[in-house]
Amino acid sequence: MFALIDCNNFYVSCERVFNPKLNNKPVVVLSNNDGCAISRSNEAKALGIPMGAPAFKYEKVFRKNNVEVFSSNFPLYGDMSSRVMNILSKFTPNIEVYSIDEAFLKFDGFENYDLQSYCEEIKKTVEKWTGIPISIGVAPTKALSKVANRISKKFPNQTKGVYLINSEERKIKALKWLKIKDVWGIGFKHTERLKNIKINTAYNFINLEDNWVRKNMSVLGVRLKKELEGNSVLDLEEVRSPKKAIATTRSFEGTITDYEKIKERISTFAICCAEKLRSQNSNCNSIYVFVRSNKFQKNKTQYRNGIVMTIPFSTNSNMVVSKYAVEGLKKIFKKGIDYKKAGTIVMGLDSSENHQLNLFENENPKHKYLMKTIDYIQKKEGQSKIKLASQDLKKRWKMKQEKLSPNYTCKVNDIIKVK
DNA sequence: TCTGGGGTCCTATGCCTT
DNA sequence: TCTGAAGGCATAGGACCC
Repeated sequence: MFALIDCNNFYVSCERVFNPKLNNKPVVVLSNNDGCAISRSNEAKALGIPMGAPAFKYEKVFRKNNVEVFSSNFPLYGDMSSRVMNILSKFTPNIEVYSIDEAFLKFDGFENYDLQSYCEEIKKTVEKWTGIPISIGVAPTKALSKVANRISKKFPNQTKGVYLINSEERKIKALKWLKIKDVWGIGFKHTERLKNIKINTAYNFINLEDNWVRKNMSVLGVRLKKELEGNSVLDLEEVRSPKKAIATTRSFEGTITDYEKIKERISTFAICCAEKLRSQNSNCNSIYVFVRSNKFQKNKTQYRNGIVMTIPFSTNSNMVVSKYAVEGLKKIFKKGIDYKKAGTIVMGLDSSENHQLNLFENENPKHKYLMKTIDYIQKKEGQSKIKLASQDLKKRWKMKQEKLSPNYTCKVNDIIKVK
Protein backbone atom coordinates (compact mmCIF):
# COMPACT_ATOMS: atom_id res chain seq x y z
CA MET A 1 0.00 0.00 0.00
CA PHE A 2 1.07 3.58 -0.72
CA ALA A 3 0.34 6.62 1.36
CA LEU A 4 0.42 10.17 0.10
CA ILE A 5 1.12 12.70 2.83
CA ASP A 6 0.31 16.27 1.94
CA CYS A 7 0.79 19.32 4.14
CA ASN A 8 -2.39 21.39 4.24
CA ASN A 9 -2.00 24.87 2.69
CA PHE A 10 1.69 24.40 3.37
CA TYR A 11 3.16 27.91 3.06
CA VAL A 12 0.28 29.45 4.98
CA SER A 13 0.64 26.78 7.66
CA CYS A 14 4.36 27.59 7.98
CA GLU A 15 3.55 31.25 8.57
CA ARG A 16 0.96 30.26 11.16
CA VAL A 17 3.35 28.11 13.15
CA PHE A 18 5.33 31.19 14.13
CA ASN A 19 2.43 33.62 14.23
CA PRO A 20 -0.61 32.01 15.85
CA LYS A 21 -2.61 35.20 15.48
CA LEU A 22 -3.08 34.10 11.90
CA ASN A 23 -5.18 31.10 12.95
CA ASN A 24 -8.79 31.23 11.78
CA LYS A 25 -8.02 34.27 9.62
CA PRO A 26 -7.81 34.49 5.84
CA VAL A 27 -4.13 34.28 4.88
CA VAL A 28 -2.41 34.14 1.48
CA VAL A 29 1.21 33.70 0.45
CA LEU A 30 2.33 35.32 -2.81
CA SER A 31 4.70 34.00 -5.47
CA ASN A 32 8.14 35.42 -6.15
CA ASN A 33 7.89 39.07 -7.12
CA ASP A 34 4.65 39.23 -5.12
CA GLY A 35 2.91 38.35 -8.37
CA CYS A 36 0.08 35.99 -7.51
CA ALA A 37 -1.39 33.87 -4.70
CA ILE A 38 0.24 30.44 -4.42
CA SER A 39 -0.98 29.32 -1.02
CA ARG A 40 -4.30 30.16 0.64
CA SER A 41 -5.81 29.34 3.99
CA ASN A 42 -9.26 27.74 3.99
CA GLU A 43 -10.71 31.09 5.02
CA ALA A 44 -9.06 32.76 2.02
CA LYS A 45 -10.38 30.02 -0.29
CA ALA A 46 -13.86 30.63 1.13
CA LEU A 47 -13.58 34.27 0.07
CA GLY A 48 -13.28 33.05 -3.52
CA ILE A 49 -9.58 33.82 -3.97
CA PRO A 50 -8.46 31.28 -6.56
CA MET A 51 -5.06 29.63 -6.89
CA GLY A 52 -2.81 31.92 -8.92
CA ALA A 53 -4.94 35.01 -8.30
CA PRO A 54 -2.93 38.07 -9.47
CA ALA A 55 -2.21 40.13 -6.36
CA PHE A 56 -2.90 43.48 -7.97
CA LYS A 57 -6.37 42.37 -9.07
CA TYR A 58 -7.31 41.14 -5.62
CA GLU A 59 -5.95 44.03 -3.58
CA LYS A 60 -9.47 45.28 -2.81
CA VAL A 61 -10.63 41.85 -1.73
CA PHE A 62 -7.60 41.54 0.51
CA ARG A 63 -8.20 44.89 2.16
CA LYS A 64 -11.94 44.54 2.54
CA ASN A 65 -11.66 41.16 4.27
CA ASN A 66 -8.50 41.86 6.29
CA VAL A 67 -6.63 39.14 4.48
CA GLU A 68 -3.10 38.69 5.86
CA VAL A 69 -0.75 38.74 2.88
CA PHE A 70 2.84 37.41 2.85
CA SER A 71 5.69 37.30 0.35
CA SER A 72 7.05 33.80 -0.04
CA ASN A 73 9.82 32.88 2.38
CA PHE A 74 11.37 29.80 0.82
CA PRO A 75 14.24 29.33 3.28
CA LEU A 76 11.66 28.99 6.05
CA TYR A 77 9.39 26.65 4.08
CA GLY A 78 12.32 24.48 3.02
CA ASP A 79 13.45 24.11 6.59
CA MET A 80 9.97 23.25 7.86
CA SER A 81 9.62 20.77 5.01
CA SER A 82 12.75 18.85 5.99
CA ARG A 83 11.51 18.67 9.58
CA VAL A 84 8.24 17.12 8.42
CA MET A 85 10.01 14.67 6.10
CA ASN A 86 12.34 13.66 8.89
CA ILE A 87 9.44 12.72 11.12
CA LEU A 88 7.71 10.79 8.34
CA SER A 89 10.82 8.71 7.71
CA LYS A 90 10.60 7.40 11.25
CA PHE A 91 7.37 5.58 10.37
CA THR A 92 8.62 3.59 7.37
CA PRO A 93 12.00 3.09 5.72
CA ASN A 94 10.44 3.58 2.29
CA ILE A 95 9.79 7.23 1.58
CA GLU A 96 9.87 9.38 -1.52
CA VAL A 97 9.99 13.13 -0.96
CA TYR A 98 7.86 14.17 -3.89
CA SER A 99 7.83 17.93 -3.44
CA ILE A 100 8.33 20.54 -0.76
CA ASP A 101 5.01 19.63 0.86
CA GLU A 102 4.32 16.05 -0.26
CA ALA A 103 5.78 12.61 0.31
CA PHE A 104 4.84 9.09 -0.73
CA LEU A 105 5.31 6.34 1.83
CA LYS A 106 5.22 2.65 1.03
CA PHE A 107 3.93 0.19 3.56
CA ASP A 108 5.59 -3.08 2.69
CA GLY A 109 5.28 -5.81 5.29
CA PHE A 110 2.64 -3.89 7.21
CA GLU A 111 -0.03 -6.56 6.66
CA ASN A 112 -0.69 -6.90 10.36
CA TYR A 113 -0.97 -3.19 10.95
CA ASP A 114 -4.19 -1.29 11.22
CA LEU A 115 -3.20 1.34 8.66
CA GLN A 116 -6.04 3.65 9.61
CA SER A 117 -4.83 4.07 13.18
CA TYR A 118 -1.17 3.98 12.14
CA CYS A 119 -1.76 6.93 9.82
CA GLU A 120 -3.72 8.75 12.49
CA GLU A 121 -0.64 8.35 14.64
CA ILE A 122 1.59 9.77 11.89
CA LYS A 123 -0.69 12.75 11.50
CA LYS A 124 -0.81 13.41 15.23
CA THR A 125 2.98 13.20 15.56
CA VAL A 126 3.73 15.57 12.68
CA GLU A 127 1.24 18.12 13.94
CA LYS A 128 2.50 17.92 17.50
CA TRP A 129 6.18 18.16 16.64
CA THR A 130 6.03 20.78 13.88
CA GLY A 131 2.63 22.47 14.08
CA ILE A 132 1.97 21.66 10.41
CA PRO A 133 -1.41 20.02 9.68
CA ILE A 134 -1.32 17.19 7.16
CA SER A 135 -3.71 14.95 5.23
CA ILE A 136 -3.10 11.31 4.39
CA GLY A 137 -4.50 9.14 1.60
CA VAL A 138 -3.77 5.42 1.44
CA ALA A 139 -4.38 3.10 -1.53
CA PRO A 140 -2.84 0.24 -3.53
CA THR A 141 -1.27 2.60 -6.12
CA LYS A 142 0.31 6.05 -6.11
CA ALA A 143 -2.38 7.59 -8.29
CA LEU A 144 -5.15 6.18 -6.09
CA SER A 145 -3.39 7.42 -2.96
CA LYS A 146 -3.55 10.88 -4.51
CA VAL A 147 -7.29 10.40 -4.90
CA ALA A 148 -7.63 9.17 -1.31
CA ASN A 149 -5.66 12.16 -0.11
CA ARG A 150 -8.03 14.48 -1.92
CA ILE A 151 -10.99 12.87 -0.19
CA SER A 152 -9.35 13.16 3.22
CA LYS A 153 -8.84 16.85 2.63
CA LYS A 154 -12.24 17.53 1.17
CA PHE A 155 -14.13 15.85 4.00
CA PRO A 156 -12.09 16.57 7.13
CA ASN A 157 -15.03 16.07 9.49
CA GLN A 158 -15.84 12.56 8.30
CA THR A 159 -12.28 11.39 7.60
CA LYS A 160 -10.31 13.19 10.32
CA GLY A 161 -7.68 13.78 7.65
CA VAL A 162 -6.97 10.11 6.89
CA TYR A 163 -8.71 8.12 4.15
CA LEU A 164 -8.05 4.60 2.89
CA ILE A 165 -9.10 3.21 -0.46
CA ASN A 166 -8.94 -0.43 0.58
CA SER A 167 -11.88 -2.02 -1.19
CA GLU A 168 -13.35 -2.22 -4.68
CA GLU A 169 -16.44 -0.30 -3.54
CA ARG A 170 -14.42 2.56 -2.10
CA LYS A 171 -12.35 2.74 -5.28
CA ILE A 172 -15.40 2.94 -7.57
CA LYS A 173 -17.09 5.46 -5.33
CA ALA A 174 -13.97 7.64 -5.25
CA LEU A 175 -13.43 7.51 -9.02
CA LYS A 176 -17.06 8.40 -9.71
CA TRP A 177 -16.74 11.35 -7.37
CA LEU A 178 -13.45 12.69 -8.78
CA LYS A 179 -13.78 15.23 -11.59
CA ILE A 180 -11.53 14.59 -14.55
CA LYS A 181 -9.76 17.92 -14.18
CA ASP A 182 -8.68 16.96 -10.66
CA VAL A 183 -6.98 13.72 -11.66
CA TRP A 184 -3.22 13.74 -11.04
CA GLY A 185 -1.53 13.97 -14.44
CA ILE A 186 -4.48 15.40 -16.33
CA GLY A 187 -4.00 19.09 -16.99
CA PHE A 188 -5.90 21.76 -18.82
CA LYS A 189 -5.39 20.45 -22.36
CA HIS A 190 -6.35 16.86 -21.65
CA THR A 191 -9.37 17.98 -19.64
CA GLU A 192 -10.66 19.86 -22.69
CA ARG A 193 -10.02 16.92 -24.98
CA LEU A 194 -11.70 14.46 -22.61
CA LYS A 195 -14.70 16.66 -21.95
CA ASN A 196 -15.28 16.86 -25.68
CA ILE A 197 -15.94 13.14 -25.70
CA LYS A 198 -18.05 13.29 -22.54
CA ILE A 199 -15.43 12.03 -20.13
CA ASN A 200 -16.17 13.97 -16.98
CA THR A 201 -14.98 11.79 -14.10
CA ALA A 202 -12.05 9.53 -13.30
CA TYR A 203 -14.47 6.61 -13.55
CA ASN A 204 -15.38 7.57 -17.14
CA PHE A 205 -11.67 7.75 -17.87
CA ILE A 206 -10.81 4.21 -16.77
CA ASN A 207 -13.59 2.92 -19.01
CA LEU A 208 -11.96 4.37 -22.12
CA GLU A 209 -10.20 2.06 -24.54
CA ASP A 210 -6.46 1.70 -24.07
CA ASN A 211 -5.90 2.46 -27.76
CA TRP A 212 -7.60 5.82 -27.53
CA VAL A 213 -5.65 6.73 -24.42
CA ARG A 214 -2.35 5.67 -25.98
CA LYS A 215 -3.01 7.64 -29.13
CA ASN A 216 -4.20 10.83 -27.47
CA MET A 217 -2.33 10.90 -24.18
CA SER A 218 0.86 8.93 -24.81
CA VAL A 219 2.24 6.22 -22.56
CA LEU A 220 1.74 8.51 -19.58
CA GLY A 221 -2.02 8.30 -20.05
CA VAL A 222 -1.93 4.52 -20.24
CA ARG A 223 0.18 4.34 -17.10
CA LEU A 224 -2.23 6.62 -15.29
CA LYS A 225 -5.21 4.54 -16.35
CA LYS A 226 -3.63 1.36 -14.98
CA GLU A 227 -2.84 3.10 -11.71
CA LEU A 228 -6.42 4.31 -11.33
CA GLU A 229 -7.70 0.81 -12.08
CA GLY A 230 -5.64 -0.40 -9.15
CA ASN A 231 -2.63 -1.95 -10.91
CA SER A 232 0.51 -0.43 -9.49
CA VAL A 233 2.98 0.59 -12.20
CA LEU A 234 4.64 3.56 -10.50
CA ASP A 235 7.03 2.63 -7.76
CA LEU A 236 8.62 4.76 -5.09
CA GLU A 237 11.60 6.81 -6.26
CA GLU A 238 13.61 6.83 -3.09
CA VAL A 239 16.92 8.08 -4.42
CA ARG A 240 16.71 11.50 -5.90
CA SER A 241 18.15 11.34 -9.40
CA PRO A 242 20.64 14.14 -10.04
CA LYS A 243 19.29 17.28 -11.64
CA LYS A 244 19.35 17.51 -15.40
CA ALA A 245 19.04 21.26 -15.68
CA ILE A 246 19.26 24.33 -13.48
CA ALA A 247 17.24 27.41 -14.32
CA THR A 248 17.26 31.06 -13.32
CA THR A 249 14.39 33.00 -14.83
CA ARG A 250 12.60 36.18 -13.82
CA SER A 251 9.80 38.46 -14.83
CA PHE A 252 10.73 42.14 -14.81
CA GLU A 253 8.90 44.71 -12.74
CA GLY A 254 8.00 46.69 -15.82
CA THR A 255 9.16 45.94 -19.34
CA ILE A 256 12.61 46.38 -20.87
CA THR A 257 13.40 47.27 -24.47
CA ASP A 258 17.04 48.28 -24.17
CA TYR A 259 19.59 45.67 -25.26
CA GLU A 260 22.22 46.68 -22.71
CA LYS A 261 19.76 46.30 -19.86
CA ILE A 262 18.62 42.85 -20.97
CA LYS A 263 22.24 41.86 -21.44
CA GLU A 264 22.99 42.84 -17.87
CA ARG A 265 20.09 40.67 -16.61
CA ILE A 266 21.06 37.70 -18.76
CA SER A 267 24.64 37.93 -17.55
CA THR A 268 23.47 37.93 -13.95
CA PHE A 269 21.07 35.00 -14.53
CA ALA A 270 23.90 33.00 -16.08
CA ILE A 271 26.18 33.74 -13.15
CA CYS A 272 23.44 32.70 -10.77
CA CYS A 273 23.22 29.36 -12.64
CA ALA A 274 27.00 28.96 -12.42
CA GLU A 275 26.87 29.56 -8.67
CA LYS A 276 24.15 26.94 -8.30
CA LEU A 277 26.32 24.55 -10.33
CA ARG A 278 29.30 25.08 -8.06
CA SER A 279 27.24 24.68 -4.92
CA GLN A 280 26.25 21.18 -6.04
CA ASN A 281 29.64 20.38 -7.52
CA SER A 282 28.65 20.12 -11.16
CA ASN A 283 29.47 21.53 -14.55
CA CYS A 284 27.39 22.19 -17.62
CA ASN A 285 28.19 21.95 -21.31
CA SER A 286 25.39 24.07 -22.75
CA ILE A 287 23.18 26.97 -21.82
CA TYR A 288 19.69 27.90 -23.03
CA VAL A 289 18.84 31.59 -23.19
CA PHE A 290 15.33 32.92 -23.71
CA VAL A 291 13.48 36.22 -23.80
CA ARG A 292 9.77 36.95 -24.16
CA SER A 293 7.32 39.83 -24.27
CA ASN A 294 4.30 40.18 -21.98
CA LYS A 295 1.77 37.54 -23.01
CA PHE A 296 -0.99 39.37 -21.15
CA GLN A 297 -0.64 42.53 -23.23
CA LYS A 298 -2.41 41.23 -26.28
CA ASN A 299 -2.39 44.60 -28.08
CA LYS A 300 1.42 44.76 -28.18
CA THR A 301 3.77 42.96 -30.55
CA GLN A 302 4.40 39.48 -29.15
CA TYR A 303 7.79 37.89 -29.44
CA ARG A 304 9.42 34.92 -27.79
CA ASN A 305 12.60 33.19 -28.69
CA GLY A 306 15.28 31.01 -27.19
CA ILE A 307 18.51 29.36 -28.21
CA VAL A 308 20.76 26.59 -26.95
CA MET A 309 24.44 27.57 -26.87
CA THR A 310 26.84 24.65 -26.81
CA ILE A 311 29.98 25.15 -24.76
CA PRO A 312 32.92 23.08 -26.11
CA PHE A 313 33.94 21.95 -22.63
CA SER A 314 32.39 21.39 -19.20
CA THR A 315 32.38 24.44 -16.99
CA ASN A 316 30.92 26.20 -13.99
CA SER A 317 32.90 29.40 -14.41
CA ASN A 318 30.98 32.66 -14.12
CA MET A 319 32.92 34.17 -17.00
CA VAL A 320 32.44 31.31 -19.44
CA VAL A 321 28.77 30.71 -18.73
CA SER A 322 28.03 34.42 -18.86
CA LYS A 323 29.94 34.84 -22.13
CA TYR A 324 28.00 32.12 -23.94
CA ALA A 325 24.72 33.38 -22.54
CA VAL A 326 25.35 36.88 -23.87
CA GLU A 327 26.38 35.46 -27.26
CA GLY A 328 23.08 33.60 -27.32
CA LEU A 329 21.18 36.74 -26.45
CA LYS A 330 22.82 38.57 -29.38
CA LYS A 331 21.33 35.98 -31.72
CA ILE A 332 17.77 36.16 -30.45
CA PHE A 333 17.42 39.80 -29.39
CA LYS A 334 15.02 41.79 -31.55
CA LYS A 335 14.73 45.55 -31.43
CA GLY A 336 11.51 47.33 -30.54
CA ILE A 337 10.05 44.65 -28.28
CA ASP A 338 8.85 45.29 -24.74
CA TYR A 339 10.44 42.37 -22.94
CA LYS A 340 8.78 41.11 -19.79
CA LYS A 341 10.64 37.96 -18.92
CA ALA A 342 14.00 36.33 -19.57
CA GLY A 343 16.10 33.52 -18.23
CA THR A 344 18.96 31.11 -18.60
CA ILE A 345 18.97 27.35 -18.10
CA VAL A 346 22.20 25.37 -17.88
CA MET A 347 22.04 21.84 -19.29
CA GLY A 348 24.21 18.80 -19.85
CA LEU A 349 25.24 18.59 -16.22
CA ASP A 350 27.98 16.37 -14.86
CA SER A 351 29.82 16.28 -11.57
CA SER A 352 33.01 18.29 -11.08
CA GLU A 353 35.12 15.26 -10.25
CA ASN A 354 34.54 13.16 -13.31
CA HIS A 355 34.16 15.71 -16.06
CA GLN A 356 35.83 14.98 -19.33
CA LEU A 357 38.62 17.10 -20.71
CA ASN A 358 38.20 18.21 -24.28
CA LEU A 359 40.96 17.39 -26.72
CA PHE A 360 41.17 20.84 -28.28
CA GLU A 361 39.44 23.39 -26.15
CA ASN A 362 39.41 23.63 -22.40
CA GLU A 363 38.65 26.12 -19.75
CA ASN A 364 41.39 28.37 -18.50
CA PRO A 365 42.55 26.47 -15.38
CA LYS A 366 42.84 29.73 -13.49
CA HIS A 367 39.04 30.04 -13.52
CA LYS A 368 38.70 27.19 -11.06
CA TYR A 369 40.73 28.97 -8.41
CA LEU A 370 39.15 32.32 -9.16
CA MET A 371 35.67 30.84 -8.69
CA LYS A 372 36.69 29.29 -5.40
CA THR A 373 37.90 32.67 -4.22
CA ILE A 374 34.75 34.40 -5.40
CA ASP A 375 32.54 31.87 -3.63
CA TYR A 376 34.58 32.32 -0.47
CA ILE A 377 34.26 36.09 -0.50
CA GLN A 378 30.55 35.96 -1.33
CA LYS A 379 30.00 33.64 1.58
CA LYS A 380 31.93 35.87 3.94
CA GLU A 381 30.82 39.28 2.76
CA GLY A 382 27.38 38.54 1.40
CA GLN A 383 26.10 37.99 -2.12
CA SER A 384 26.64 40.47 -4.98
CA LYS A 385 29.89 41.89 -3.67
CA ILE A 386 31.70 40.75 -6.78
CA LYS A 387 30.45 41.38 -10.28
CA LEU A 388 31.58 40.90 -13.83
CA ALA A 389 32.00 43.94 -16.04
CA SER A 390 28.91 42.86 -17.98
CA GLN A 391 26.79 43.31 -14.88
CA ASP A 392 25.58 46.72 -13.78
CA LEU A 393 27.76 47.87 -10.92
CA LYS A 394 25.50 50.55 -9.53
CA LYS A 395 22.04 49.30 -10.09
CA ARG A 396 20.70 46.65 -7.74
CA TRP A 397 17.48 45.20 -8.98
CA LYS A 398 15.91 42.60 -6.83
CA MET A 399 12.75 40.68 -6.30
CA LYS A 400 9.73 42.44 -4.96
CA GLN A 401 9.20 41.03 -1.48
CA GLU A 402 7.29 43.63 0.43
CA LYS A 403 5.61 41.38 2.96
CA LEU A 404 8.33 38.98 3.94
CA SER A 405 8.07 37.23 7.30
CA PRO A 406 11.20 36.67 9.41
CA ASN A 407 13.35 33.59 8.84
CA TYR A 408 12.32 32.13 12.18
CA THR A 409 14.27 28.90 11.85
CA CYS A 410 17.25 29.81 9.67
CA LYS A 411 18.58 33.20 10.80
CA VAL A 412 19.85 33.79 14.31
CA ASN A 413 18.44 37.30 14.49
CA ASP A 414 14.98 36.09 13.52
CA ILE A 415 14.59 33.40 16.14
CA ILE A 416 11.52 33.97 18.25
CA LYS A 417 12.28 35.30 21.70
CA VAL A 418 10.26 34.00 24.63
CA LYS A 419 9.71 36.69 27.21
C1' DT B 1 1.84 50.47 -13.43
C1' DC B 2 1.01 45.39 -11.36
C1' DT B 3 -0.36 37.91 -13.83
C1' DG B 4 5.88 33.11 -10.30
C1' DG B 5 9.77 30.05 -10.74
C1' DG B 6 11.90 25.66 -11.26
C1' DG B 7 11.59 21.35 -12.75
C1' DT B 8 10.34 16.55 -15.48
C1' DC B 9 9.08 13.47 -19.22
C1' DC B 10 7.41 12.38 -23.87
C1' DT B 11 6.98 12.90 -28.93
C1' DA B 12 7.84 14.47 -33.55
C1' DT B 13 11.26 15.69 -36.66
C1' DG B 14 15.47 15.87 -39.10
C1' DC B 15 20.09 14.42 -39.74
C1' DC B 16 23.64 11.00 -39.76
C1' DT B 17 25.38 6.32 -39.88
C1' DT B 18 25.21 1.48 -40.74
C1' DT C 1 27.79 4.04 -56.25
C1' DC C 2 22.93 4.07 -55.34
C1' DT C 3 18.90 2.93 -52.54
C1' DG C 4 15.93 1.91 -48.70
C1' DA C 5 15.35 0.46 -43.95
C1' DA C 6 16.44 1.10 -39.30
C1' DG C 7 18.63 2.90 -35.21
C1' DG C 8 21.05 6.71 -32.59
C1' DC C 9 21.17 11.34 -31.43
C1' DA C 10 20.08 16.28 -30.93
C1' DT C 11 16.53 19.63 -30.87
C1' DA C 12 12.13 21.94 -30.30
C1' DG C 13 7.84 22.00 -28.40
C1' DG C 14 3.95 20.27 -25.69
C1' DA C 15 2.05 18.89 -21.42
C1' DC C 16 2.32 18.22 -16.80
C1' DC C 17 3.79 18.78 -11.80
C1' DC C 18 4.31 21.58 -7.26
